Amino acid sequence: MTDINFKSLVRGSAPAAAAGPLQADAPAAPPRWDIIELLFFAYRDFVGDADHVLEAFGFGRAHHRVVHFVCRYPGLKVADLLDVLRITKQSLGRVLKQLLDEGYIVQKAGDSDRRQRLLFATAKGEALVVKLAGLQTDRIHRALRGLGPGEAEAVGRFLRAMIDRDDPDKVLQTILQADDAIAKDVT
Amino acid sequence: MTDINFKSLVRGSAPAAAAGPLQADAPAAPPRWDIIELLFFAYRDFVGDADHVLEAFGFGRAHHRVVHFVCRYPGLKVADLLDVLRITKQSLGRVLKQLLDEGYIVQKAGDSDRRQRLLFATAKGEALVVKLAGLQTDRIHRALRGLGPGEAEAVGRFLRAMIDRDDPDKVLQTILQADDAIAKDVT
DNA sequence: AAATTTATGTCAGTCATGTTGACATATCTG
DNA sequence: CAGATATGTCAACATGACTGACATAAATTT
Repeated sequence: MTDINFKSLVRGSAPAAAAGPLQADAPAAPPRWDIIELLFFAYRDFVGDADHVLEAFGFGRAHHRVVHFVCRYPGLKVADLLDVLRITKQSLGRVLKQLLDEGYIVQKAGDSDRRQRLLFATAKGEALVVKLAGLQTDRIHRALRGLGPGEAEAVGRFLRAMIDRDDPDKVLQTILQADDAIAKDVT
Repeated sequence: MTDINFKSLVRGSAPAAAAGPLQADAPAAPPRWDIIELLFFAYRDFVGDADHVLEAFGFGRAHHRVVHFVCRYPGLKVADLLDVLRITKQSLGRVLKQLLDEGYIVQKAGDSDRRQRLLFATAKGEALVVKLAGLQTDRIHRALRGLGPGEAEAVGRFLRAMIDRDDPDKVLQTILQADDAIAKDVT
C-alpha cells in the first residue's frame, strides 16, 4: 500500500443516502445556497487572516497546515501528517524540508521504531502557530459574540457533523473524540 | 534553500486589533483550536464532495466556483466575478474560456454598455451546478439535523459574522443583504 | 543471516491554478 | 477626437498538487 495514493481511490462518496433511512424519500431538497456560499466566503476570509502573515515569512498555506498540526500534536509521524493533509510524500517533503531548515520544526527518531521521524515544533514554530491561531481566534470570537447561550456549542456540533466519519485518521479521531467528550467549554 | 521570492514583501494587515477598542486589553484569549481545526476538516470534506464529480468532467475547483456564481447570479460581469473570486483576469480567463467552449456558460453583451460581457449559465451549466450543490446540500442537511430549533439559524449568523465586511463586492453584498433580510431562498 | 516489508527521503517530470506586466480591441464618455 | 474603461490575450513564472521510480535504513519474517 505504499504509494498508490490513497486519495484517488475509494471515497466512493455516497455520503448522503447512508445517513438515515428517512432521507431516501426526499432527494430533491432545495439547495442550501445560503450555507454553501457563506461557507465559501467565511472560509476564504478565515484563511486570509493567516495568509497575510505567512507572506511575510515567505511561507504559504501548505507550511501553515504542516506546522500547525505538528505543533498541536507533538510527535506526529510523517505518515500521520500525510493522512491528515491528504497530500503526497513529495508535496509534504518540500514544505517540511523548508520548515526543518529554517528551524520551525525538529525531527526525532522514534524510540520503539527508529525509522520513524517524530515531528515537533520548536519555540519558533510554536510562536508562529500561536500567532496565526490568534488572528483566526479573534475572528472566531467576533463571530461567536453575536450568538446566544448554547448557540456557540451548536456551531461546534454543526461543524463536527460536516466532517466525514468513514476515514478517520489518527488526528481527526483525536479531535472528534475530544470534541465529543468535552464540547461544553464554549464561551 | 530559501527561495525568498517576491512573497517576502509587506502587506501590513493588522486586521485583528482594528475591531474594537475593548479588544486591546484582552490579547491573550486562548486559541479556539477546536473551531480552527473543525473548520479545516469540515471545509475539506465539504469541497471534497464536489471534487469527485468535477474530476469526471475534467474540471477543477476553479471551474466550479466560476460556473456556480454565474449560475446563481445571472448576468454577472467579468469584473464582478474577478471581485468575488479575487483572482486575476488571466486565471479567470483560462477556466472561463473552457466553460464557454464546452457550453456551460454563454456571454451576452450588456445593453447599456456593450463592452461588458454578461455571463449566464446554460441549462448544461445549471445542471452541473445543481448537481454539485445537491451533494453539498445533503451534507449540510445531515449536519443541521443534529441541531435544535433555532440553532440552524445560529449557524448562519455565525458564518455571516465570520465574513469581512470592509470589502463588500457586489455579490457578497447581495448575499449579506439577502441573508439579513430573509435568510431563505434567493433565486 | 538473509530476505522482505515498512518508513522515509528524493529525483524527474507534469498539471492546475495562481501571479505580473505588457499590449490589443472595442466601446463608452467628455 | 481623446482618453478612460471592459475585456481578451500573450509570455513568463511560482506554488503546490500529482505520478512513478528508486534509495536507504531499520524492523520483521523466514
